[in-house]
Amino acid sequence: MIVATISLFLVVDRSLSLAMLKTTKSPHFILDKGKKGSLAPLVHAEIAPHTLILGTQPSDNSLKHGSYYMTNANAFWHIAGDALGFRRGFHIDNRTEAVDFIRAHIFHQNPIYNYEQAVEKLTSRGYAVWDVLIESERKGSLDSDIKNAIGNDLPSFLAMYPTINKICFASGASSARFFARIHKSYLAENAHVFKPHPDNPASQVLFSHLGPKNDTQQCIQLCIMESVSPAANPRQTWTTEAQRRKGFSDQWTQRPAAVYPYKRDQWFRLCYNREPAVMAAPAFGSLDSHFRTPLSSDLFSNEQVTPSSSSSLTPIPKKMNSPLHEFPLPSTSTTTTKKPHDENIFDVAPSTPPPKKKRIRQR
DNA sequence: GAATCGTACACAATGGGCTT
DNA sequence: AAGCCCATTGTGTACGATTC
Repeated sequence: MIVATISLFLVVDRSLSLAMLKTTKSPHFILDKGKKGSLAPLVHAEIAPHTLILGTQPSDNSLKHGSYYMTNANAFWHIAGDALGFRRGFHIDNRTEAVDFIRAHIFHQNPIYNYEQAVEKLTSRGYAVWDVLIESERKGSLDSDIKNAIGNDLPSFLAMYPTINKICFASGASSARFFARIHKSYLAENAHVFKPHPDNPASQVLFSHLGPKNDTQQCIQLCIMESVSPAANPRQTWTTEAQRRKGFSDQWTQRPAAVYPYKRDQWFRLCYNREPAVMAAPAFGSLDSHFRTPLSSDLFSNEQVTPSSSSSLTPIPKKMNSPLHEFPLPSTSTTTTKKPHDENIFDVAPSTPPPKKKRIRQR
């Protein structure tokens, strides 16, 4: 069955219509013996993709609805909408709006897109969507519960679309590790074709063995993204108390980031950086609502932050508006002002390394 | 014996349902 | 309204199994 599916995919050429490519169920959707499948890739019929966004494998919610990233609290379509100028208008379980912790930060009120419109918009801007795995045995939706994983034929996909110059792993290091493990020999044979993104420390660690033969060679950049999963909560977004318990004492303990703006910032910088709406968006850190703990002095400010974007922005509650302020860097740092979406000043190591825990294993 | 790989488990933050 | 509990999933660490 797997061989048959891969063969079927290999004969697909670029004339394949979007309607066919966005078909909700691949032949692997329904599998027996507890196996779970995957969805067909999303690629525009006429627009050559420049970026491939790779998840690990669709969650149970996504498989159930035959659509990518369908969990309501998953940030993928909200971030895509903020970057490309639309609002996610499709949800599951009778929900009609985005969950609270995302809704407060969404940029665009209109237009509201259904799933098909969102796919059309995303792929027409040159973004392709697929997963690393075509099949696995998985209890629930946890990547860590995946067993007997079988990979999609990504080498053939990349050969079919040579315009792809960037791969973004949407599920964090999890999907990237599956990619590295499953395609280990392929990556070894084509090490000079790929390189870690220069502004992506996680990728530089995992893919340190990859790189071009010389400076002029064009490579496919590999980016390990902040996972769009609602369960992924980077340390920078933990509560101040939780961070201090772990031994951190840097700027993130003083002003923990709100989850959605923090993730969106990285996606804007690494994945959607060439989009006009992204370049016009207020930089991360410029709005007090980007942080979990507002400065008390900011709560009473009447000054407004006026984004330069002409798009219809979601009004921010008065309480959350604040003047542009300098990010509170640690006292040992030199004074730095964040420029919109340039270098990542947020990847700062904790001034006090967290103590190594010695855990007693319980079986 | 050392290195690598695979697996198991604890922990993290948040939404949402249910109960009080 | 507040509190409790469960489900959601990625990450880090420990440890056994396998390979070199």
